[in-house]
Amino acid sequence: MARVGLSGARLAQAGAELADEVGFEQVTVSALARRFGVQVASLYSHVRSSDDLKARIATVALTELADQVAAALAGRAGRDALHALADVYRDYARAHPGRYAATRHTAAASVLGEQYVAAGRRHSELVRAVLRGYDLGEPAQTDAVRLLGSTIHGYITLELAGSFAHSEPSAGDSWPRIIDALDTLLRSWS
Amino acid sequence: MARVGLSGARLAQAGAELADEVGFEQVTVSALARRFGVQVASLYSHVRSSDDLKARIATVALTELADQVAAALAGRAGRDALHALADVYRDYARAHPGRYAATRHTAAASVLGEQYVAAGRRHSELVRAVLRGYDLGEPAQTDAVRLLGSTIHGYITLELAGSFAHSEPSAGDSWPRIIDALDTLLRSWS
DNA sequence: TGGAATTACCTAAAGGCTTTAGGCAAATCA
DNA sequence: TGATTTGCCTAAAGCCTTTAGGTAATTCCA
Repeated sequence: MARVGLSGARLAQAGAELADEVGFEQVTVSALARRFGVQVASLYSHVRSSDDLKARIATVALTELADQVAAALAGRAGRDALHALADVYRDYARAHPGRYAATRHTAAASVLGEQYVAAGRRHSELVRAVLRGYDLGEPAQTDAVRLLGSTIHGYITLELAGSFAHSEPSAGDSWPRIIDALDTLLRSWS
Repeated sequence: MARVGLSGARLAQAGAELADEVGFEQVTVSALARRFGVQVASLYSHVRSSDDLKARIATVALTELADQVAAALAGRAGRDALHALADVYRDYARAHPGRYAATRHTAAASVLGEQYVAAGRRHSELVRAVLRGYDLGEPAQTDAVRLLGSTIHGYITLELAGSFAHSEPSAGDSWPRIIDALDTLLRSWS
């Protein structure tokens, strides 16, 4: 019986690819086993449960996305940084819809590891770093974090769901104008 | 064999209630049959498939929500209308998380009926009605529809997921300030 | 009003996903 | 090279979906 070389990390990685192909919700332990040409039960040595697998995929995605945000933000500030931040999220979601969906997968905290929490914290910090380019005290800064997160995530979700598909202007045209509007808003936040 | 009085409409209604109790993703034909004290197969006379059931629940929720928005908007304009619109969405999502999730459930267009499409159109029109209180041409108005939809939906999603739970200020305090910020933004949209 | 037609719900069964238990063989290590 | 660990396997139970075909309750209407 040839060994394929399964491991928690490889399963999470392959699971992320599978999610992009068939959708995060359609990722199953069975489908992943099929992809490795292996019996389903074999995966349970590396993954505690289906939820555990999904949590691992979420962690892979959230971490990868934080890396990309950090890279895009290097050397930028103000409006420039805001656009870079927003674009990374949107581009990532379009390139990797399954992984993006995974990042928004809220599982029972029990299966979410510390890596997941750490990646989540990195995202918060990166958004706050962008906001340093604007002059906000508290609680305005927290409000602004929530506004940015909501608008960016909301737009991406609706666009991915096809809500903007059948009308003019294209989703890609509205996007920079909306981010610019947020920039203006942050600049004059009372 | 006593008849329980099943029908497509009753199943959709009961399914909506079930969704609020256990979460939209956890709604299954089996669970619904159990709730009616009836064999699973019996439901398939009234509902084409599990996806069909979910689409019906989505339609119930989307329609109900449009009714509430329309009622709340009556006699209001400008900032007042914007807050009313936003609050109805948020309050509905908090009161009926399962139904709200259902409204965001994008199924294969094949199972989504015309009622669903009609309810979706009503929502668009209601948002545009609110925007009539601001002075926007095209494409600014469409951008604004997308901005409002994204921010409101994004905020609700993140709040429901618990993203705002463990920090100050409370999610309920940020909300009106964010909506006010959007009002300011719309007023001065370039 | 009583028989015919319709309709509501049932049993049976096949196929898929999850998860646990226990086993053999391949890799690793002394 | 023998002992141990570990990777993958078979088997099986439980739950969900969906289809096929049957029986009984209701409705229709002559």
